[in-house]
Amino acid sequence: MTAVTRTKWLSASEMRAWLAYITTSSDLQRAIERDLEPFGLDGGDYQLLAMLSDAPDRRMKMCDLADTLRLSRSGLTRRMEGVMRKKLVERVQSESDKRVAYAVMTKKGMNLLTKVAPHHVASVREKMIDRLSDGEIRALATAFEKIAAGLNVDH
Amino acid sequence: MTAVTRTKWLSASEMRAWLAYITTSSDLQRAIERDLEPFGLDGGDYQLLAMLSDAPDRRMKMCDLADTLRLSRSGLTRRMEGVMRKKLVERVQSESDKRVAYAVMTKKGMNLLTKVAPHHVASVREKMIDRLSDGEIRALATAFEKIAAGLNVDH
DNA sequence: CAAAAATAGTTGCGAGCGCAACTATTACGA
DNA sequence: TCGTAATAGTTGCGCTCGCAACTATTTTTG
Repeated sequence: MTAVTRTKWLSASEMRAWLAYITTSSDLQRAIERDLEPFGLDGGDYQLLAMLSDAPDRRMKMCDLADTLRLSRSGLTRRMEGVMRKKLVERVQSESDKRVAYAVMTKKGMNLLTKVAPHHVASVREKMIDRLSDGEIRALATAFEKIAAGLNVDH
Repeated sequence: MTAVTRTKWLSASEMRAWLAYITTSSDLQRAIERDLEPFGLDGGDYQLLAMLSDAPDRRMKMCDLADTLRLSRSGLTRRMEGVMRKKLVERVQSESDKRVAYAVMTKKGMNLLTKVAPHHVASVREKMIDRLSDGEIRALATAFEKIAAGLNVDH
């Protein structure tokens, strides 16, 4: 962005896309999170469990987990309190580097995720994916990949 | 969603779209809000001012404002405290219906929005719009309009 | 190798927001 | 018309989360 910003307003088409995106994305997120509530999980818990389930040995360094979840270190500490209280995840101190701790998904956590995931996928389909054409899905993927590339979320 | 959910997983293409969307949208929102901070506004303040600036007489009933901003009543009450402290918005009691209060943008609020809006638009362009082709922008608009139609955000 | 810097994680604090409960006012139904 | 229901808004409370400050460990560097 230049020092003196020469304003180039959004065209009608651009405005339509921006407004549709900005208003709908928050509604969509709420709707999908609401479908998780019956299982005693919120969106943050689910994301955490999903990340761990994909990781080798179902464990991740707190540090890396915070980055992928877009949480601050302290934010992850607090969220871990919640899932640990529910016995879905354990905290394990590293032997090699005594600074680091691992978040490790428990059997109970894995069982819960296995139970919830199909409902979550169904929810994502119902609210979003199944409403879009193949072309729209491809366009969405490339569009957000381009946007992500431009954001260079540091490191 | 049926009672017994028959899981139909996401295809590779669908998963790509979903992941790109879900990870990027949160980064995008943060990036755009960060560009507002130098002006002493956060995303919520900007949205509030933008809605008021579009309304007749730059005023809206608290109630309607809360709905369009996707805030609870109490959430709006608290957010109003902030923008009122900054003298950007005033709270005006209605004469005809003594239950309702209007949020009215002040001259100062209007001046600030006029100053900030070009930077915000530039930010939205830089982070999102200008990175997309015309086709992608059209696809995004129709895609999110379809999604919104399926969410029927009650009221 | 000692001192400085980087890294991992936790804690205190404050901001934002939703829910439930409450007050005040208006609309409605018998 | 009176009583009930609906509507508008605020307040108390709790949750999530980021920032700044802090501790505890490496890692780097002169």
